[in-house]
Amino acid sequence: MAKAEHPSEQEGGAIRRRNEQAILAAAERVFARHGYRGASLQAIAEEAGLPKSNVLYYMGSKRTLYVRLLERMMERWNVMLDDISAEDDPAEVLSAFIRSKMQLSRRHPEGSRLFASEILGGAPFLQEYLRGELRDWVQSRAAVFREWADRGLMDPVDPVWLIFLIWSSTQHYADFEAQVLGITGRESLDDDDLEQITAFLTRVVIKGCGVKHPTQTAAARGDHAHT
Amino acid sequence: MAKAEHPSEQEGGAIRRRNEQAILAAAERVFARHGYRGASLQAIAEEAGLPKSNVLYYMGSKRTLYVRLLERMMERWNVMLDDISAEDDPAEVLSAFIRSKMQLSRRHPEGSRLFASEILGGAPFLQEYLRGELRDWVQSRAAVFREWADRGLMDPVDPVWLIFLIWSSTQHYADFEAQVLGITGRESLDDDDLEQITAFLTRVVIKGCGVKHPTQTAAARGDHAHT
DNA sequence: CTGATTCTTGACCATGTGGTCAGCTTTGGC
DNA sequence: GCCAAAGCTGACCACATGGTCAAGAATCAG
Repeated sequence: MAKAEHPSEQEGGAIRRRNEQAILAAAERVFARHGYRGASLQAIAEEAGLPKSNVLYYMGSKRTLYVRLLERMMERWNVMLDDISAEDDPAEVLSAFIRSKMQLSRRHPEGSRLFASEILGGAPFLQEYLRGELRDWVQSRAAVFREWADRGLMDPVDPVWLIFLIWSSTQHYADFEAQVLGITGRESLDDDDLEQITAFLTRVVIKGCGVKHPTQTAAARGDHAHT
Repeated sequence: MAKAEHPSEQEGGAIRRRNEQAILAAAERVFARHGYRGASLQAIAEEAGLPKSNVLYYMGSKRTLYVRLLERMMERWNVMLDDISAEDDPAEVLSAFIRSKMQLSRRHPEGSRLFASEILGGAPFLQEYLRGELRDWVQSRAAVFREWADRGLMDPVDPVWLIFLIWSSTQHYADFEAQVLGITGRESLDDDDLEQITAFLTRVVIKGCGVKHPTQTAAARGDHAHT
């Protein structure tokens, strides 16, 4: 019977789940390194320690494998900064924003690079997402930032450029890792480095945008933001 | 006899120069879009309007073509901010730094993306450059920044993180152009947008790092612009 | 044990890959 | 006009590519 040919859900036996995980992890690395075109199923299969046919058996095609990886990355992305309002403390929200983006870069560097590679190539698979879901996400955050500016809690900077600033400066440490390591002469960045960078970026953004602590202007209300 | 087989210098007739230019321009676009592995000589040849054999005739191999493009990009890069000293005005230098990087992104978006793609893939061709020439460049600028901090002209931020911040936030508008356009809903960014972004980044960096105008402490020189 | 379902994989295919080469045409200095 | 040098390019090569398939192996519910 024509059941689901390539489930791609988390259904399926333990074998399927294990192999799919191995393939996804391997593919993320290879796609991140060589891009969609440049990655070969052969390389992915070797990275996963499986024959090429087995990769096709589980994933159906190169295309669907790639799309699955992108979707997984979008899910990770969407967790971030999901509920903020103009009532929150701008300094805390921006700080949490920078920190969570920084941790995303740290925890999923390959996913981050995969995403970067997709955008670099003109986002052929993500046009819709960018112009839809992500755009709405940005606009709604931008509205909050604008409200803060109106209330005098921060300088009237363009919120979209600010979001791009935070994205780019944090993602840099995943996407340009090779450059960062080459220039700093390190083998890798440890948690301490990351903490330092996070602090630096937070400081520059908050000070640079003239963010004020609401307790200084409004009544001391016990509200705080969390992400 | 065995003269230079593939000159790659600017010697050679008008025909050679014209065709090489066409090939380099085409290759830059294709490599930027698909990465080294993902780009095909066939695609490059079509983009240049020449038969594949002709591309090989001029460039010798895919590898040397790619390396030539990287070298060309490095030359463009090296022009920037070449002579600064601790005696200069930090605000002016940082402002000029941001502006020139922004213009590099604007004038050579494909070259910028080519570079990004190379780094993303682990910088297989640029390891030496990163750990040598570029590292020295960064260290020498960092020394100047540190001197400024010591003189109280700016906050004691880590100069290397600051340079990365400027690189990433400016390069973003070339590398992630597809994302920027998707989210802003534009077809392209015009000079006015770029000027706005430059002003925003300059303001955030200078204010965020607590940069002081030396005219406040040193002689009063009347030059500078708006925000 | 049995039978169905899932898993595994080498052989195979059409197409695309980077690169070579021989032979042709065009160019440019004399 | 001559002719060597430069330019041009289709045919060709060995190999890699994404994908198919059929036939066998392992798993598992009954």
